[in-house]
Order: sequence, then structure tokens, then C-alpha cells
Amino acid sequence: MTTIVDVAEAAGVSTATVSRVLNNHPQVDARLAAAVRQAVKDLGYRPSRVARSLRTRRNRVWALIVSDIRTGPFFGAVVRGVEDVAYEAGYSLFLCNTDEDPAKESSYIELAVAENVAGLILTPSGARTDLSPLLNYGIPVVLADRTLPGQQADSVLVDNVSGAHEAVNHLLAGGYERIACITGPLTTTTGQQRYVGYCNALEAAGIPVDDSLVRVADFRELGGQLATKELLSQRARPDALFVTNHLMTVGALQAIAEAKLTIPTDVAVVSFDDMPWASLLQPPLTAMAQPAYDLGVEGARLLLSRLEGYTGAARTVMLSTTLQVSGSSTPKRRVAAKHR
Amino acid sequence: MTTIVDVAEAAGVSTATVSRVLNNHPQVDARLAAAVRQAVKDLGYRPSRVARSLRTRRNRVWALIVSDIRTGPFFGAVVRGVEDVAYEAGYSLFLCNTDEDPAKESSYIELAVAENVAGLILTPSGARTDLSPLLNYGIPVVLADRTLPGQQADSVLVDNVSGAHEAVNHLLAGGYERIACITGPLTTTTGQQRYVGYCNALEAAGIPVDDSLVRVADFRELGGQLATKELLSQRARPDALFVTNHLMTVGALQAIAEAKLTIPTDVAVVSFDDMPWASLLQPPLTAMAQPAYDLGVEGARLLLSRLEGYTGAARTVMLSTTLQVSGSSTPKRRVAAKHR
DNA sequence: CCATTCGTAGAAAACGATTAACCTGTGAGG
DNA sequence: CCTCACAGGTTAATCGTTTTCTACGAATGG
Repeated sequence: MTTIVDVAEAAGVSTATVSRVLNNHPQVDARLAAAVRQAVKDLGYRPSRVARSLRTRRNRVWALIVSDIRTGPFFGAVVRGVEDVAYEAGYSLFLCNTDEDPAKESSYIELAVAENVAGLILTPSGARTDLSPLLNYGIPVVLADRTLPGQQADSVLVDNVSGAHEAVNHLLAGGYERIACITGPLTTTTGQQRYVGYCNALEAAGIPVDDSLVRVADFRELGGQLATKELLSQRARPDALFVTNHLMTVGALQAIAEAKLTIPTDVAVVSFDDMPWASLLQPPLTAMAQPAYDLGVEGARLLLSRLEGYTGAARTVMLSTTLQVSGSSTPKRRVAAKHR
Repeated sequence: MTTIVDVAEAAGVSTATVSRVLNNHPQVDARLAAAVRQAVKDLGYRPSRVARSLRTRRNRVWALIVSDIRTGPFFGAVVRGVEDVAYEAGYSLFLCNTDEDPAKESSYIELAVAENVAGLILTPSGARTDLSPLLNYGIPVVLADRTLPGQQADSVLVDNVSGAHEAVNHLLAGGYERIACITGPLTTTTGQQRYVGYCNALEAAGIPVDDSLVRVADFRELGGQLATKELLSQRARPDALFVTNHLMTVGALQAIAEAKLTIPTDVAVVSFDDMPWASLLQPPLTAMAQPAYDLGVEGARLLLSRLEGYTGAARTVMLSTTLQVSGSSTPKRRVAAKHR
């Protein structure tokens, strides 16, 4: 391995000068600088980021802790958003998947501290996530997609309440009356907030929330399937389904197919959480698209601003969703007209 | 920040002893060891991986360079496969996305060298990928999913030729006669090999390859759509489509829908590359599933074995695919029977 | 012509761990 | 009683940078 010493010898200068040239310090003679650069090229020298990091006590690396990059397109897009900004700014990324396991999460947080990362972007697995190791060491943290109670970290969120409100409104406007809601664990901010949006929309329309139309599932395919099966087998069947993430939507669609019901005639479906293949379904699926990539970008920007010295109060960036209306929620009147 | 010196002072021993305790060296008095551990706990001490890495000249980090984690479920699963093995073995991952851009790729390779990573897993963007910086520094490399001409690195591949062969065979067995192929750039091993498998299957069945039924597209949605449009507007229309990745398949399905043709009556479809939502389509899609997660696992294992000292010749692990038969390729005879 | 300043480069001290080399005290054996 | 071996600990060098401090020569001002 060639080190800075080799370069210094080759260029006939001291290591201090080599270091100054490499870091573009001004006061260094142009001729010496040229000699150094030549030597660097000749020897194929690459400064060790490890040594640099030890000496400067800062590391051009971020940790990015997500739940599971495989569960769908969402986290992949978030990761890309973060990575693109990080790459541009000269940082690289540790990718960590927690599978919602608090033990794995805290082990990755420990790792981030041990690696002395410059910053960390996290989608907390639960309310009990402990950021104190990071805060103790002054490592800036950005919470993405989910927030933590009483935490004073920057965060970037999707406006779940408004999004869910708008999605349910869309169904109400279409003439649907018995709108069921399948949401995720109420311990997660996403599961909880989307449920709140659902309630808000109903209440604003003067419709009381009917608990028999609400199911709290697990954000997974099977949970969505079982919940849908239950809902559809009730005496008073719902005429529309609002499902709060894409995996449970997949389960719901399967359950509807098994029950030999058709969408949207028998039951309409609106999903919170877009999927690129929504338009390929029969009928194509109405979905509330989340700005996943932008979530990553904005999270990365928040982190960058901290690294550039911003020390103000914690900020929250709220991103809005966009409803992609399609065939799975065609208004009732029109459907009825068709059948006349 | 608390360092090993603080711990040593608190425990009343030297730093050497602390280090030994932390690294589980034997010959250290049990009572001192206990004192050290207590001090570590009291001070909340975490050894700096940066300092350790500089001193030991090895870094418990891998770089994982893929094309784009967002393009579909494939790379996400590969990443998880790698990560799970890495985590188990105590390594963490730098995630790098190249977008198939050789400049970005080589910049990430430089990064890996500068960070002195223990090893690197790479899906090369093209045939011109230069591994020499890594090989010069003795950093083991594993090629995943794609290979490089004349490279002596370990690699883990999907058996594209056999997989494509089997997929086309399935169509032939179903009575389809004019089977078209939409493949990716022939400069990529995947695009090329899947095309070869297609040709092999036809030749084995005594059918000459008809160039007018072959399209070389870009592995992207739009490319698949345009290619399909072209193929379907020919005088002699194909009665089946073999599409060599999932994005192009999405495009193909759209083109088929636009042309108001039905699957599989007018044209059957088989996709190389599975997607979790294949079963939700109408009709559900027949797809050749790739063992993406296992690809990551096996790649990580190859890397691990190198890190554990294996120095033998380069190995290639070939994983086989599994055909998931579904409605989009129902045998012709049965389809005909239905319509009688 | 001397003293002060300034620009530039080198010597050497960090950064926080590991580890080779070197001590020290105890117990056994002669 | 002396020596030797050895377990168990410490000292100090080291990894490859950055950076403070110092030194030196030239230039400027009085």
C-alpha cells in the first residue's frame, strides 16, 4: 500500500505539504504542489479515509436504518433519495435493515456510534427506540416516515392524516356509504394517523365511525387478507375498503377474489401507498401515492444542514400525497348507470 | 468521548489489558477482566471502529454495488440476502447504486479502496468494469448476477440459459408456435444469455430462429412496450411472448392491453424475472422466478470464505430458477377447448 | 542596516485502538 | 537458597493522516 509518506518522498517534500496539497490549502508553492500531484498520480496514491477519519474525528459516512428494503417499492425509493443527495455531497451510506426488531435496531445504532458516522437517518421501529447513544455523542439524527414521541430530532413525514382524509373523501364523493378501514398497528404512527384521517373524513361528512367496519391488522399481506375476509362475511357488508398500506392491499385483493366479488361493483378499494403496477390490475387500483423518493431527499437535506452547522430547533418537513384515481373506486352512480 | 484510556484508568489497569479483555484474549486474570467490564459498562464505552480499523488494517465493512435498488424487487432481495449474512458475520454494508453508469461505478470502487473495505460484491454495469484497483490492494471481489469477461473473481449467477430454455420449452409444450423474444442489450450477460436460452429451446425443437420475432430492447418499461407494439403489428403475429425481465414485461402487458388483445388466447406471455404481484394480474402471469435472495446469500458466503483465508481458484456458483406456471401461458389446446 | 512581519514548509504531536517486546512476581525444582 | 519458567501485566511503537507549532528566508519599514 502506498501511503502519504511514499508520496512525500517521491515529491521531495514533507507529508504535511502533501496533505495540504490534497486538501487544497492555499499557502503552498505552485511548483511543489505540481510535484506532489504528479507523485500522487505516478504512485496511484489514494488517501486512507480510515486514517483521515481517525485524525479529523469526522467520518464522511451516514447510516441509513430502515425497516426492510424488500417489503415493497417504498423503502427502496427512500434509500435512493437519500443516496443521491449523500453521493452528491460526498457521503457514503451504511444500509441497515431492522425488520422492525428493536434489538437489531439498537445494535445498528451502536454500530453507527462505533463507526463514528457523521449522521443517521432512521425510520424508527417503535415508540421505544432509544436515540440517546447518538445524542450523547452529538450525532445528528433525522427521523423519516415515522416519528418518535417527545423526540427533538428533525423529521420528515408524509401527511398521513390529510392523505387518508382525502382518500376516504374520494370514496364518500363517489357515493360509497359503508366504508371500511383496514389499518396497521396503532402503535405505529403511520397506522394510527391514517386511521385518524379515516375517522376525520367520516366525521366531517356527519357519519359516525362504526367499529365493526374497522380492523387493525399488521401491515402484512396475510393480515390484510384475513381482515378483508372478516369484513366481507359480515351481515352488513361494507361497500368500500380503505386499506392503509400496499401489502395489506394485496391481501385484500386476494380475499375479494376468493369471495368472488367484483371491484368496484360489490366493493370499492382505495389503497394508501402506491405501487408501480397498480395500473396493471383489473380494474386498475386507486391509490394514494406517497412521495417516497422525496422523503429520502428531504431527510438527507435536513441532515446535511445539521452537518453544515445548523443548530436551531428541531424541524419537521411534511410532504403531501397525491391521489391517483382509477377504476377500483369508480363512483357508485356511474357504476349503477352502467348496470341499468 | 470516552476512550480506552479512560476505561483503563477507571479499572486501574493498562490499555493493553483493556484491549485484551475486549477482544477475549485468554491469559487475563478473571478479577481484572471483571473490573474492566464494569468500567466499560459504567462509562458507556464503545471502542472506535475507526481506530481499530486503522491499527489492524482490516475493516469490518463490505461494499455492495448494485445497479439500482429501485428498479424492482430483484436487487432489494439481493441486498437483503447479502446483508443478512454480513450482519450475522459482524460486517456492515456500504450500499452503492450505479444506475449502470460506469463513472459512478468506478467512483464507488475508488471509495471502496479508500475506505479499505474488507470485500466487495458487485453487479458490474458493463464489460468494461475495471477491478484492478481492488485486485491491486488484495480486496476480494464477488461478482453477482452478471459476470465479466476473463475475470478471475468469484461469481454467483443465475442459470439464465437453462431458465430461458425451460421457459420457452413450456410455451412450446403448450402448443405455441410463433414465440417471440424481447430481450435486453446483448452487451449484458443477462440479456445475452436469456436470448441464447431462447434460441437453444427453439433449435432443440427443430424450429429455426426467426429474426423478425426477436427484439433487443433496453430492459426498461418503455422498451418492452414499444417492442411489443412492433411485434403485434406484424403481418404474421406471434402467438406467444417471452420477455426477459420484469420491467419490459410490464411494458408488454400495457401494449397488449392497448392492442385490445387478450392473454393467452391471442398471445401468451412468459416473463423471466418474478414479481410478487404476478398472481394478482388477470390472468395471473407465468414467470420464471429468480432466487434473488439466495443470490445475495451465496455471494456473501463466497466473500466470507475468501475473508476466512480461502485462496483457491475463482469459483462460480450457479443458481437455478423455478418456473411459476399460471394463466398467462395456458396450453393452446385447453384454451381452444374452452372456446368451443 | 537592523527589526519586524509575512509566507511557506518541515518536525512532531496528536487521533484511539492493537500488539510486539519487555518486565515482574510467584512457585517449582535442583 | 538460588535459578528458572511462566503466567500475567505494562510500556511503547505503530497504523496513515491532519494540524499545531516552529523555523527559516525574504521582504518591508523605520
